[in-house]
Amino acid sequence: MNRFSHAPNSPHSSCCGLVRAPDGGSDRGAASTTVERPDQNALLARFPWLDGLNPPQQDAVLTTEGPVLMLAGAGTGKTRALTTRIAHLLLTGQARPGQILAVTFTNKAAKEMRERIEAMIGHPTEGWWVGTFHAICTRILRRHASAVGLKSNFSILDDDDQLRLIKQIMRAMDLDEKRWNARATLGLISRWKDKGLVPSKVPAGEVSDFANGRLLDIYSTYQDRLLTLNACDFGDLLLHCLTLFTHEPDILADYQDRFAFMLVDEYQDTNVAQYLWLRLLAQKRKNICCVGDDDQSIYGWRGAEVGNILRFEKDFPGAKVIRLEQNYRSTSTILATASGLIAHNEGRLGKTLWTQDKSTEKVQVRGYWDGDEEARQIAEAIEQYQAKGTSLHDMAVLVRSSAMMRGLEERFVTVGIPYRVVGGPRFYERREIRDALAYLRVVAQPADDLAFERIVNVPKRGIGPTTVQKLYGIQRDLGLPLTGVVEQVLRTDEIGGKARKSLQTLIGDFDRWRAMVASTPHPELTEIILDESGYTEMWRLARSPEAPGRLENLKELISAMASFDSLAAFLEHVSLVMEGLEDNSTDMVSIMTLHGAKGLEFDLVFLPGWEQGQFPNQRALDAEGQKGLEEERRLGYVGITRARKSLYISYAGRRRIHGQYSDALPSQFLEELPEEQLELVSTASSWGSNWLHQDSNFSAPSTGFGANWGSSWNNLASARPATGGTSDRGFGADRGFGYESPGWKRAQARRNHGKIIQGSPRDMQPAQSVKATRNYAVGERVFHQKFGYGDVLAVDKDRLVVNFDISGEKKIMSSFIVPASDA
DNA sequence: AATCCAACGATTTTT
DNA sequence: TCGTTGGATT
Repeated sequence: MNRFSHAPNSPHSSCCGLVRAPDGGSDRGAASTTVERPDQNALLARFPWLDGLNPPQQDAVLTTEGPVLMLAGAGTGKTRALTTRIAHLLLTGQARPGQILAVTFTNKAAKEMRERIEAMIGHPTEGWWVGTFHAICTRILRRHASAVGLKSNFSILDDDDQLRLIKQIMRAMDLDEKRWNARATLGLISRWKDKGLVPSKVPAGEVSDFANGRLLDIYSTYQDRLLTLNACDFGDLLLHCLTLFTHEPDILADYQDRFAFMLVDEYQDTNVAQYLWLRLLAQKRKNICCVGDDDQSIYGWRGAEVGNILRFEKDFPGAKVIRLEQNYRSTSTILATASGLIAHNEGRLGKTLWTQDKSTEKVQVRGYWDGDEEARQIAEAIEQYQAKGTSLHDMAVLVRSSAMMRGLEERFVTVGIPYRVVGGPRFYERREIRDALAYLRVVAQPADDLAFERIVNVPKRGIGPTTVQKLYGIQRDLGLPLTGVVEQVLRTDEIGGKARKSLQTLIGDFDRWRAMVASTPHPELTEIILDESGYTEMWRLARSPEAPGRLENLKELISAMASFDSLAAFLEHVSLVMEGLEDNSTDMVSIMTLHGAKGLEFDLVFLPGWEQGQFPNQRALDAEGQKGLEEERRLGYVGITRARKSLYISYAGRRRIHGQYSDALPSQFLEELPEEQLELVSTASSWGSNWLHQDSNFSAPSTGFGANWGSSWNNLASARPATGGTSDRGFGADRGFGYESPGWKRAQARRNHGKIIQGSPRDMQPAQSVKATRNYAVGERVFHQKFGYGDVLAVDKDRLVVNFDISGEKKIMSSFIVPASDA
């Protein structure tokens, strides 16, 4: 039996595989298009911006009237089509800028779209309706806030605030916090919001026994609280907009007329609320162009409805469906591998991706003894590709879950490969930033109790939970925001002692700061607030190793504010654009989740961790069954199609997940890949030699294994060498075997890449297995788990200054390092 | 009110 | 393995 023989022989496998260019060797330019479009030259003369677009792309640009669904496979130039379409509308005079609504999901996509339009028309796009769903909804809501019970300066809550609010509500309802997880509660409420369901519209059938059947209670209390706080969560931005549109037909009509042409990116990721929003707005003119790829729908768990894209033609009768199928990104091998995998999904709209590339480089599939070995070999391959001239910037390691990043990071640090964790802890999510923002929020919006509560005792002012509880108690009677409650309370003697005094000072401070808003530039004001509140001082006195970094971040925050017109504008930016500033100054490998990789592309991509349970993820399967499996498969499809030239997929038979080793079988997805595109290599046979140039093929008939991957794995496992395999623990274990990169090479790699191995707060973990600290001497060679090797520059009791080879000078507690000889 | 420790739970996370 | 959290302790 062929090991691939049990792959479903669905109709898709014939229609969705890789097909060669129908027009032979012709370029995407004139040759092929003149055949189908005799008037091509005339067309280009009239609309020169169509030059270089293939026929379907041109179609997508020229079909400006009526609903259009652009099915754009990975790497088929959809953004180009989309932006050209906008330019076309403007340049032909069919639309004025204010009449075009272009929605994306990410700020990044919105930014890219803006930049490309600007480049095409040579005009800034300021004030245009180009942005994320949330940004556009915010803009609309600020104008009509009172219609939904908000004031136009409403706050937008982050995840943290939402969770604290939910916890408060659940506590007030006496629900067992252990039994009913607040995060899960928030998740369920968010799903309702995703579906466009306000509390009064939640169908009876949706009420489960979750939270003793009181989920809906929590939801409506939560919504009431948000209104009192004059705040929205992300879901509300859409939800309130929907309410506005349905309750105020005049306002809706106004926007319907205004948005004569609508464009939607990543349509497969829209949730029901977004769908309803779009449908309301498009109802009148029906000039809506949705772009998407059902095969790249990977956010179902967040409420995205693939159904929206599958149903488009029903929702918009007479819709024209345009397929972009020529891929300009990947090699034919990579494309065929991706097509082979995704063909196992059912209910697809179906696309036949093709490319003119005729590469011979196969997709490399590797089986490893364990995750450590996998990380080692990936690091080694990266070094080899780098030596051959690929820049780190063009490489990425894409994992299913962040838990799998650690091993890779550790390895990269040890060998000195600069890397960047994309989508890690974000700038605005750092504690000190959130604290600072909370101060600003209270200044900007006095009703923002969540912000107030966050900083009322930060720095410590002697206003503990007891006092805060008391305030909440009084609030129930007064129905005022907390700041108002405090003002009232200070007139009585309900709260005394230190707390009273502190509250008095704090309230006075806030009054003073608020009075300064109009007259003081907001960066300066922020500095004053952080100073006078004692916040800066708190970190200056803190002895934790990360304190200096936090002060740095605060400085960065203040300097980032300068580019905004007002405090309000800055706060809005922060809540809607949570991303920090990307540092592109250093050449680094990207490590990220598969989800985070959507929309990106790299020459060289590694996809580790293809093990059953990891990927497809067991929880996804448990929760969603077949549907979950298909979404996981799409995730694999997304991962594979990120690669331009080279792709390495690997699995490990043993992996440490949460400190615990567990055994795993290769992912079922591996069996689903088209065998002829792959080169399978087992570790065992390549031991001690250069794995990159090995071509031993585990499934080769001559080996006698090959019935299926399961048995391949069994053989691999039993064929492991007696030495080595199990002894690779921790750093430096590579010296004896396997890893043979000479020391000088590593040192050179460090020098070349200068400073940055980008770190996150979790960098600062004490070295494992060395709990006891010892004294160090100046000049001593030491090792830090994240920063690698370095020399001690100065010693002050247990605080050291170390000059690290890779990341330069750092102040560090001695408990975080070990002597180099022990590493 | 602050601090210390054991127990627990841990996909994915555009906005 | 590691961060968070709640209870106990000072």
